[in-house]
Amino acid sequence: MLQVAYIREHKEDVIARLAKRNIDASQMIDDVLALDEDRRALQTQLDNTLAESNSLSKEIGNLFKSGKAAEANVLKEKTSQLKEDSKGLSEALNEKADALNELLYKIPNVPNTIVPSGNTDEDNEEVYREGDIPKLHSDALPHWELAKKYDIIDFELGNKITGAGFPVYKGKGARLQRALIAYFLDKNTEAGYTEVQLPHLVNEASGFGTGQLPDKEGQMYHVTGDNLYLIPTAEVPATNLFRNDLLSESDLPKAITGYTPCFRREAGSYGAHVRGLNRLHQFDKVEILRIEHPNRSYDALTEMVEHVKGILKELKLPYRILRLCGGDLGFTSALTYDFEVFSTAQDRWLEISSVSNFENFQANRLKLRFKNSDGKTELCHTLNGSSLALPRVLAGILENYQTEDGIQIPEVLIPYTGFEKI
RNA sequence: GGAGAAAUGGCAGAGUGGUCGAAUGCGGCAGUCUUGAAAACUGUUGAGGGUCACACCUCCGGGGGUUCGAAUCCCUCUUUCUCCGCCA
Repeated sequence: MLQVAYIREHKEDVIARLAKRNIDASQMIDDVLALDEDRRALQTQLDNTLAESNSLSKEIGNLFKSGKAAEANVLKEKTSQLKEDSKGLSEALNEKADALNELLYKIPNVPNTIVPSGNTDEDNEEVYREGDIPKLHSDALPHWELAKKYDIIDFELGNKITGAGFPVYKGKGARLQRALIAYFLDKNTEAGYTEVQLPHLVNEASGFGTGQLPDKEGQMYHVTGDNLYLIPTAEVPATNLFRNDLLSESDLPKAITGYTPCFRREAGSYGAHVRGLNRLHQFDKVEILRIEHPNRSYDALTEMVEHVKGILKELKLPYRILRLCGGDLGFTSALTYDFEVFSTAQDRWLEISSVSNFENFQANRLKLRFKNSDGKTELCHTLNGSSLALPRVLAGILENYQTEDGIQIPEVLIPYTGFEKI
């Protein structure tokens, strides 16, 4: 969430930049500032009341010690009024503070100045393109047909044991999936990311920390018996690793990578867009995450983008990079680059990675801070990205690497798969 | 799952109703000494709110309660440890 102090000092700029998301935030911002003013006024009143009551208590203690019980009892009566006052004040204060927080939770991050304005994915700005789109033979198939033909992914079996959106990978399909995970993790650790294995269920506090709660509750699977949530992305447990941390400047940057399955309830649309691997309730993803000094976070974003580019280049998949427009930008992000692989057989682009700088938006809610060189406490910047999301990479490989007599395995993956062709 | 014990500052660890935001040690930072370093010595060193700055307020695992007053007493939740049971 945004910092109130920042809103106070940059009110017009905040409103102007939020307009890129096609929202008029002026009313919300005014409300925030009004609530904050009320909150501070109540805080001052409460503090004064408590201060008075504290000093009376001290006096009472001293009177009792010197045997002046009668005088002490007189003072005691005085404190009861103060007690009632402070009770009322603190209730009023909590109410204001809750209202303020609730409102702040609803305001998305302020987009970076280079974010293009716009409404839909049509308005995203293509900033880079690389790789040749292969010319496939005339009866080339989409990946869901290939999956059936070579018996490597079984969607029906998944329906039987769980439901739609939970595929079963089989034989060389399962092995290819495992190869990709290992390959991605190796690339990430080579680039300096520390590998972690994370829990796949998180508690409520973690859901709040990264902003899935309270608003996007319906997007996660909820284990009601224990009040835990299945993670929608490794971002949730990985970022919460640092919740409530106060780092020293020399601890920065932190760079971690982890593989997890991801669970998402969202229903999605229909037809080809959700066909096969395009949209699933459970899928695998390798994530990269950084905690950075505010001065360095945009350099870090560039490094992350370059890193993902390197992987796609090695896999020899045709891809493009989009700078997301305000309307398409995630709630917590200040700047996001999406990577899309071209699926030749489907004749469309498939999103396979999303790399974002959240600046201090997540860190504020997480209370993730560091001591700067002046000894002052400052919020860190957080960034994360997929490196990479498995299903669509798999779809892209199956479709783009198909030949009349089987599916070729990209060269860099052969050491991981142990076979060259499906 | 059952029985018991515990949770205090970056770490270790004292503190059982007012003099406690909290002894002491380690660590960190600054200084003295030194060609430099180490050692030794001196000083300093939690977070949040609030203020122009002070004052002041809150925080001793989380939440609630008793009391004029709570790190300290009570309730509750969570976590950790020990023992028993079960188990990949």
